[in-house]
Amino acid sequence: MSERSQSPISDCNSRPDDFSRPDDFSRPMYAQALSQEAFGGTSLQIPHGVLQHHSLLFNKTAYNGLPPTPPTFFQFPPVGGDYRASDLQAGDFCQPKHWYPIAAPEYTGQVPRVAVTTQATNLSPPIAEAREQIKMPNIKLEKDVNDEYEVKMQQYPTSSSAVAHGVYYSTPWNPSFWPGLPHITAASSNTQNFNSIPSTSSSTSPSLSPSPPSNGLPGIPFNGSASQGAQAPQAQTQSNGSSSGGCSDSEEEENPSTEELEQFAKELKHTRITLGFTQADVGMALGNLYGKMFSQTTICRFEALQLSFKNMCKLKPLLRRWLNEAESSDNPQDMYKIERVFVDTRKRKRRTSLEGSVRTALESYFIKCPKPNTQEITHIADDLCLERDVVRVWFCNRRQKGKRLALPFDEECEGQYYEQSPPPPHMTHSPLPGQGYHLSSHTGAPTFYMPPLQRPDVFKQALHPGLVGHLTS
DNA sequence: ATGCATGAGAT
DNA sequence: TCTCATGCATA
Repeated sequence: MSERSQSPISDCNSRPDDFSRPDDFSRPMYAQALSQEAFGGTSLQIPHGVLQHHSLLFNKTAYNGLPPTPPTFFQFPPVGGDYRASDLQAGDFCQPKHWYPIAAPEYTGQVPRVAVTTQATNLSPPIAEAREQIKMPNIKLEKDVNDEYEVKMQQYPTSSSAVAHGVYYSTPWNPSFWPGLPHITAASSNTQNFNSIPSTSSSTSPSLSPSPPSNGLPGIPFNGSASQGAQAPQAQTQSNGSSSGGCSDSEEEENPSTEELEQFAKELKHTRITLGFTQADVGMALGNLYGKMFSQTTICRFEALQLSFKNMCKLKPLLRRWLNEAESSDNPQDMYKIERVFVDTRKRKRRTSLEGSVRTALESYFIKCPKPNTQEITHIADDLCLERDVVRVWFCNRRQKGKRLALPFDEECEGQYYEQSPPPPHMTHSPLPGQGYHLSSHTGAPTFYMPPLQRPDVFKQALHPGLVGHLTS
């Protein structure tokens, strides 16, 4: 909201939305950190070993459990601080790091933001075979042949070159697969973004063709902007339950429990692996089957329960359908007969690689203030010699990550979680509570949702790699 | 598997 | 300007 003041120092500590703010910890510390030379003008070595993992941020007890932090803890050396001195990127950090939308000299010859999803590599056996048969196109990226941020690719001979804002369905939909599909009836509930999938269409209906835009899926945006914003509004919820074609029902509930999600995620992963599909395959299959493709990242996160509960609920029906299909189909690889080539010509900023000590520094700032305002961000950016936007994005992602990992199932509880929920006993030593999914079976305390991921194996994956050993050893 | 980035929609 | 869903790029 706009409750933030503009004071770079006091503000942060008084913001009600500072979900991770430990009342008795961050305020003084942050104020201190901020007040001292505006984010540090004195020397200090970021105590790598001292900083606990950021996951601790969501653990109030952990906060309190932090040893009295030296006043200089969050200060950063103006020059020569260890993280800079030892950082090869140090110089880089202190230089303006702008990115150039179009063929900027600095980027000439560098990897353009071109996403050609062909899955040509990393193909699982069955898919690989299938693709073998359909002849993969030769796709060339700009970076291979040009210095410009342009994309040149050889399309399928048959392609209609339906490029809609980055999305390109290279081949016509192969309807042969549909007959085998269970009825995609009333899309399961939570397919908010897919409610337009002709739930009533028969599986053989041409309209089902998930082929490119304007092909029977009016509501499905084919523009590659994967951003959900472009997708159909969340007007789903209409049909739930039973409808998910061929699937069992309870699983398609509008609001599957965390247990169900977890179970499903496991099932998905297991089956996927058993059938020899990669996460990327699944993501692509969804596109082929239902008109909305997902990346390996998303599938991965789904399996790892690293998406928001809401998002999990949204994706589950689709994945359920894929799963059912993959399991029942005689030729599951048919699902991959369609190649979707995604070409995004938008320019993407070169990914910043923050050096470890810088991340540590950011973490420390985050502990103090998860939501720095503009001025604070500027201070931090200046202090760390980072672009403001990099810092801003980092905080955005950090908060998002925090929610992913610690938040309960939905927004209703986040405030409670961050600001009021006392951590359960076990949290005092467990930085991350996993994805924070609500486990109906033991949600005695509505303000804190311990995920069903307390098992070491699952729990570990939610932890920062560097902490796993520490916590499990 | 995950860090950084994008963009739509909300605030 | 934030949140959220999502994905490219990379470790």
